[in-house]
Amino acid sequence: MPMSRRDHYHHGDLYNALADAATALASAGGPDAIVLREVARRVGVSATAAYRHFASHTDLLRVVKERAQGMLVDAMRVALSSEPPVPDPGDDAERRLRALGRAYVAFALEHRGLFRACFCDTHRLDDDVPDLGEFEAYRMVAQTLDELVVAGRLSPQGRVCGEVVAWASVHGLAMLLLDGPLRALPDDARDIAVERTLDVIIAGLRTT
Amino acid sequence: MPMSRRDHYHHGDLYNALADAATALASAGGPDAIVLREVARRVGVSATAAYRHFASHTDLLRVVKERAQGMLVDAMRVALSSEPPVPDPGDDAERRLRALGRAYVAFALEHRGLFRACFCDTHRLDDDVPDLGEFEAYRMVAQTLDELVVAGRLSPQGRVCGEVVAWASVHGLAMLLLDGPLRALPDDARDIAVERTLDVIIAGLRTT
DNA sequence: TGTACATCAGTGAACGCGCGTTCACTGATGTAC
DNA sequence: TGTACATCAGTGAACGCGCGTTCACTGATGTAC
Repeated sequence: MPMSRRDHYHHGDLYNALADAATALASAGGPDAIVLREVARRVGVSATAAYRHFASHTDLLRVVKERAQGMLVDAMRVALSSEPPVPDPGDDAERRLRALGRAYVAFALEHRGLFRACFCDTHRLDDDVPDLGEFEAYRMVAQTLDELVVAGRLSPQGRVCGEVVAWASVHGLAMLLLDGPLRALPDDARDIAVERTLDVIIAGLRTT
Repeated sequence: MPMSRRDHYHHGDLYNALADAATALASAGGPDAIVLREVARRVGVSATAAYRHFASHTDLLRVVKERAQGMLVDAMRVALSSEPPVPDPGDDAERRLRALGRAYVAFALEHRGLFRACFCDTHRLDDDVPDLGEFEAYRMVAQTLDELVVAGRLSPQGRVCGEVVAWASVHGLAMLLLDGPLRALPDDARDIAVERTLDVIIAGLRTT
């Protein structure tokens, strides 16, 4: 239903209304579905109004990307605490590493558009060097690996590049399942592939 | 230089000329850079002429995708035979598995646009279910894993989903390095990450 | 060997499309006195 | 408390852009007789 004129003149929180609408579009159709004019249309505002709050289309995209990354991290956090902890610190760290990996792939499959948005290209200027520290997902994995070392489950040399290896595995799995050649894999095979990947990574890190 | 009219009337091999130009565009700018009108322009032919040889833009894209996949496979094949074989069959299978993984990531980094084209979306019709058998890269990995089993390096249960796990790892690594958050990783750290990934995967498959 | 003619591979103009962005503007809001 | 006025947050028309695709066409080619 169209809003009355009164309702959207001095909207109050147009910034968030636009960001929400853009996020909804991305959720449904991926980052390419974020069309500035359509976002404005959905909020019931002229396209021009968006320029009061976002410098450009790319700027809006960046905001959605950050939100999407936040949601991925939230999903991972929830996964961490949705299973009961295990007494042994080593077992628990391992349990959490697996939970993180599972949550990552699950998020990708359940929120395809948002997952793609997490990794969409927003660096129009090449000075936009990614800061890994801002990738909270990365930090969560790193921390869990550190705990595995502390618990004696992982040797310091086994720890080397652990974040990258672990991340790459689940990320690749997600990509192949999402859009790639594995997209037709039946659900059960998919689950097996995820568990198997986690098994292999953990065992591999431990024995090298 | 513009061709004379004579040269391109009844061109002779316009199909391949267009496919070549489209591949060049993809090579430089990824699959999104394949613009039908630009392809025709480059060949010196009207845009309409392309419709004699390709049903649509998507059709052209599909052809480029297949070519790109072929080039990836070629690069992997070259990698297989560019190192001397090792006497022990187990050692040799392992050596080849590593060569495949390295070549995969190297191709992604050296031919960014073509690598992206390998995985671009061409299934306008949803009946386009990917046939893994057609992914020659997948078959090559599968075969090498089989040889590891034959050589006694890998137990049958360790073999389960091996292709998927191995593929996902190098694919994810390639994606993260290419466009993703690891794109700023220095060259040497990159090489270490690749070797470490291969180490972990092989050790992990072997011990599970 | 010459010729009539079907077929084939091109042409160029035009279509509709929807985008991101800019412009000059106007009506609402908040603040200083 | 009332009022003048600067500022702020919107509007709507317009711009240029380049795309994929369709249309009716024409000139070159090859073939049957």
